[in-house]
Amino acid sequence: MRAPVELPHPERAELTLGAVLFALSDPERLAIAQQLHDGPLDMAACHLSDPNVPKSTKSHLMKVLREAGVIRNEPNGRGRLLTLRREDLDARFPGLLDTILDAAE
Amino acid sequence: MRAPVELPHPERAELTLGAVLFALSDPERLAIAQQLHDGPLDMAACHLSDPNVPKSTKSHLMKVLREAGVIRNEPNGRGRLLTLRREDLDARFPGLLDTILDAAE
DNA sequence: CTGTCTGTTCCAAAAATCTCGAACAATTGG
DNA sequence: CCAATTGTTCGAGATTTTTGGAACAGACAG
Repeated sequence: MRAPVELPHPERAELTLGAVLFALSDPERLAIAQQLHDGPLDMAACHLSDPNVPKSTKSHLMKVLREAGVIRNEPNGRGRLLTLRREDLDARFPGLLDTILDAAE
Repeated sequence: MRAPVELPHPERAELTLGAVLFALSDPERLAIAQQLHDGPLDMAACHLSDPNVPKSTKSHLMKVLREAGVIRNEPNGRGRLLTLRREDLDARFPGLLDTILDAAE
């Protein structure tokens, strides 16, 4: 009973600015958010700058983003589908996501 | 030769998004930025949520903001004048500061 | 010059975060 | 059912960040 298929996600109202800023303050995590900007992605298709970081590390990066409410991480076949929580973020912190992603180019 | 009057500040071109987001991801530091939004403030006039944190801790919070390029910290009489680096931040990361401060209300 | 006030630096301890191997769970294919 | 694939969780060690006391330095008043 260790790897639940459904992972916990904070609700829109629970999102905090601090957690979002912290999650995106890491270059690797910011790059993940950038990749998801164009649409959902399978985790396997979401690449890190360093291709040989262990999967446990990659999973942890996703966990920080998920717990901050930046991304949604849902089961998808034998893998996982990652989605940017654009609508929730826009509703809670208007313009923030776009501004950050723009600043990151 | 321990407490130089002039502290080092990163130049505009050296500002990084990650450092700025990290600096502002802390509630206490974000609150400091908010106070400076209305104009420069003497350090003594810049209050923390907890009024009895040691001055060394307060100084460290300022250091993180200064090294990220969020604030300028200049000698002013026997104290220090804190200024939000609004123009530099706007030039480097258009809209970012306003969006974050708005999101923080 | 002396004492006071303000705030930085140094240092070490505490706390949080990151990293990654190993074990585990769920899905899919044969 | 069995094996391969994908990705999460756990645990321990490494690294970073935070915290606060003590020492220090500049500015100012008397």
